[in-house]
Amino acid sequence: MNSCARNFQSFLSPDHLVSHLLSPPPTLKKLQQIQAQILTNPRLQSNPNLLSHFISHFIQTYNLSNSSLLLRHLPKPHHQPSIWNHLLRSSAESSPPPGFLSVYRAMLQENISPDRATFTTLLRHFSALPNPSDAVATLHCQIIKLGHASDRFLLTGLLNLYSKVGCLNAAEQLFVEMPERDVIANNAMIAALSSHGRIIDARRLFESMPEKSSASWNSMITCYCKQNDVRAAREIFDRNPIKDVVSWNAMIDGYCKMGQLEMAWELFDRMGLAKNSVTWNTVISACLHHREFAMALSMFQVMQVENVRPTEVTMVSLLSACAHLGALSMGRWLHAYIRNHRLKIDVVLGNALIDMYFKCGSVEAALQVFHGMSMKNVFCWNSVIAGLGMNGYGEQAIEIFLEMDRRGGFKPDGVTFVGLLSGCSHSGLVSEGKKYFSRMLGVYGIQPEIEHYGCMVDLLGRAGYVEEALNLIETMPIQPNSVVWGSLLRACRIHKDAKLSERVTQRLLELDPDDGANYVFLSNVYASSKRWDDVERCRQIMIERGVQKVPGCSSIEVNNMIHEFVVGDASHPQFEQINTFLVEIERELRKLGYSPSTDSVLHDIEDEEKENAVMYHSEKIAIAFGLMSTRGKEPIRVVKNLRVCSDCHEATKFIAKLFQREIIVRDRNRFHHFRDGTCSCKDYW
DNA sequence: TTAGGGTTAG
Repeated sequence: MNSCARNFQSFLSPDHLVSHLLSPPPTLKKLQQIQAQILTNPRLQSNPNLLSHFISHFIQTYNLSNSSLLLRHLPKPHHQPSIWNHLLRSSAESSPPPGFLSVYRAMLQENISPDRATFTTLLRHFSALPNPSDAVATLHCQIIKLGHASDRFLLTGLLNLYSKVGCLNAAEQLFVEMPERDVIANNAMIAALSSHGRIIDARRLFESMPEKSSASWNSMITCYCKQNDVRAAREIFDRNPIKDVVSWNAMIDGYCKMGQLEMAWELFDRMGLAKNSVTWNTVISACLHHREFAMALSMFQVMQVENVRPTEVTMVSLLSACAHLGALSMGRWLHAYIRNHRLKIDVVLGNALIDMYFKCGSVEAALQVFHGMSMKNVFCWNSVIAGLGMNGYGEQAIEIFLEMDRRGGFKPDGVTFVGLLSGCSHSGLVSEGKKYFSRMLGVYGIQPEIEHYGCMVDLLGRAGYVEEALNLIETMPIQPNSVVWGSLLRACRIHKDAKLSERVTQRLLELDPDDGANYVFLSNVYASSKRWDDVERCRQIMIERGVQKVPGCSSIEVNNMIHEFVVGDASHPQFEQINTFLVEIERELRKLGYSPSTDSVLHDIEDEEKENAVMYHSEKIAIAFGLMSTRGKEPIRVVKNLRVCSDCHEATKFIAKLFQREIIVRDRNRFHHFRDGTCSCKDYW
């Protein structure tokens, strides 16, 4: 026994080794030790569970695409198709797309003849391959060649796959040539036609079917819903004599997607059958799409009262609601639930966790989830890059981007660069931002879109290169939108370029006359040069056009309850105590050297009469409430719908020092982590 | 076979 193997003597059982291969992902050294163990122990070689886990990590670690290399380094499993099928399935599920092909090639090289189970696995995963349509045609030939030409199950699978990879013609031909077309094959063809928009043909096939299963009916409901024709869907639904839970769910989802929520709720209340998890997932996800995040979470409570088990899909939606609300403790609770109930953290659920933690300002937890995932996709990388950026870790965002690039296998896309460039912008990394912007097209072949130009204008303008930003806007090949002009305007304000401000604002008001924020911007420009008449004129225009300014609103989670504070709203039951406490805080802050900056009061056209308005900005109220209702060292976390004003920013730095508490504020665009008198944004925001 | 899920510039 060599020394590597000896280190692992205490872990000789296959289960122990498997647990070593699970989380966290094994280091190269550990993988080699386990490999040595397996190679010297025949008992381990016959354990399919261990081998499949080992092989999937092996493929990932060595980035294998070539089966001879795989075979040279691996123990020979028994020559049973079942073990190979196991390996194939686990590698398809745990490593990025082309990976499982190495196992398949190795299997063929070993003269193991693929069987029905092998093809079932391949059919399930071939759509994820690069150039899937060619790959599917090859697979089709192999299935025929190996004598499965009359296997209805495999042929229907092929039909679905052809449709999924965009080859509807091949799917139709296969359907016509099928020796016998049962209900399942007919249903598959309806789904294929429907997903390619061939509704009339789908309907014709449906009506011609001698025997219809409930899925036939349901396929037609889904088909019309996908076309946004809920009336036709409802007709089928009403005609359907064998309505099952799927019929109701499909119909409810159709109404939700069309925004006809009353109809959806009516069916939801009326459905006599037991609601299943999909029913709940459908309505929870509808809440999300209508930005009713708190409602999504309360639907979950009802779901639990009704004893319906949440699934991975439920968790993804709920985590997304937490991300929007900044509800960290609920998010943590969900994460614990996922662990305790052993829900499978796949790329989607993992990504939802990463996103939730970042959007709740919990950078370490987000990174921990990311590094613990055995399979990642471009969404996960993008979430990490954007998440680091919005939390002020621009350098780390670049590092992760470079790591993604080095590893290969994950091609950065447009979203990657939005995250990367905005991260550079938040951290003031001008030359890096310029570098990656130019590499987008030059190196990665990604055409910059309006969002990328937006990031660059923000990056340049905020750093003081206002002329260069303007020049970029004037020369960019896409029509600049209000966001782009808005970034420039903000830059003008920071760098006190009143003349350009006015010009930009006029442009902005033409583009987006209904956005109250633009008028506030303009008014701020005037106020900063003390042009009170113009400020007044601006207010008049707003009144005439009926434009409203969005009120500032901050929320904070205390004891699993979300408390919302809207500026000027005194309805919170503890409003009086909070006020008294705020006055006390201010007194203490002044002793530390803080003096309120009334800049933003002058700029606030609605509240300018109130001298003490800054003291009542919603984030200060939320922070005060957080301080009086919690003990200990846990950071105070506040989510604000607008950007933090400069006075609140200054005051919060002092508050963090005074109370020795970390205060994390998520504003409209980014995070501020206040610690001991400083902010992570380095006052650059 | 049919229903439900994730990242994106100010």
